[in-house]
Amino acid sequence: MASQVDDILRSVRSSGGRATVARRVILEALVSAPNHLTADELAERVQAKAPEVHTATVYRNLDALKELGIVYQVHLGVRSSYWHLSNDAHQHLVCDACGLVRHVQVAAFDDVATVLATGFDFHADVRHFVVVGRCGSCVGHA
Amino acid sequence: MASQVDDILRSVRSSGGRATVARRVILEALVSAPNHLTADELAERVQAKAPEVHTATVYRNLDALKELGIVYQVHLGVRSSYWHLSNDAHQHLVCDACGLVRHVQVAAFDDVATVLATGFDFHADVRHFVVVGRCGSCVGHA
DNA sequence: CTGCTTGCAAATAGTTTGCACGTTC
DNA sequence: GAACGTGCAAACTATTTGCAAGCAG
Repeated sequence: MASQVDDILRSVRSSGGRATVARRVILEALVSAPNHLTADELAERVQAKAPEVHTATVYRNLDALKELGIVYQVHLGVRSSYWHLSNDAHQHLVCDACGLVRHVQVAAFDDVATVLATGFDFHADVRHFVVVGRCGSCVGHA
Repeated sequence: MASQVDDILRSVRSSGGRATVARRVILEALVSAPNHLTADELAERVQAKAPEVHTATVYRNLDALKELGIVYQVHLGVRSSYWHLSNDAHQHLVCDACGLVRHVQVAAFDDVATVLATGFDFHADVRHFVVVGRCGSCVGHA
């Protein structure tokens, strides 16, 4: 897993970035982390190893690594939400690039809900489906 | 649509709530709103009609109306996110009640992605699928 | 009159930014 | 020695909370 960090640092360098100490510590924490963590949790782990690394640096690094496609960000959405009246159920397509939110009704989501209920004992709220991706006009760009 | 507001106020009252001026204005703004808006946007619309209604009141009302099942909240998640290395793709089941996040691999999501791509020209990022609902142990409770 | 509601101000959480200095290539 | 990255502190955004006063039922 040290080599995994090295591999990543190599590709960071090859795209014009620097292999700094802070970045290495952050990557090490990331590679040895459980399957997911928040930026704050990551900062905590980083600071256990290298107290001088500031939380802002963690955020900046996550952002840079995201640009390079090395990490990805899952929005769990504790904050900033949309509100609807309860009488119309639909799904939301959110464009990652332009922020456009589109409402759709797709039957395939019901299949997913069924699979999750029977196979995983998880009872999805169909009204809350949010799908992140790229809309047609943004799919080309970075 | 005035009657829709009255209907809602009636059901608020029948569950021990009061039909206040602020609440009526908020509901009117909500009923005549476009398909979705943020709490802030709603507060703006409310304050255009009744400037003395405070933003905190809008938040408190949305929360109360959510408890009653009159409105629902879609987390679009601009803030508070989880970070992963890019090399494992999976979906996230988030329990609305206990906050538990579970990782799964469900083929049915690929079907959804295909439908969205062909039918809606929307290119979903399969790694970012987040499904909100109730896990098995929370599905009974309010 | 009882207690749900409100307005206000202040607190919070998570994240971002400006700036000057330090490091890496 | 340029460009990139960092530490620090301060700003920001969306939201929540404590409290005293205000209305609804």
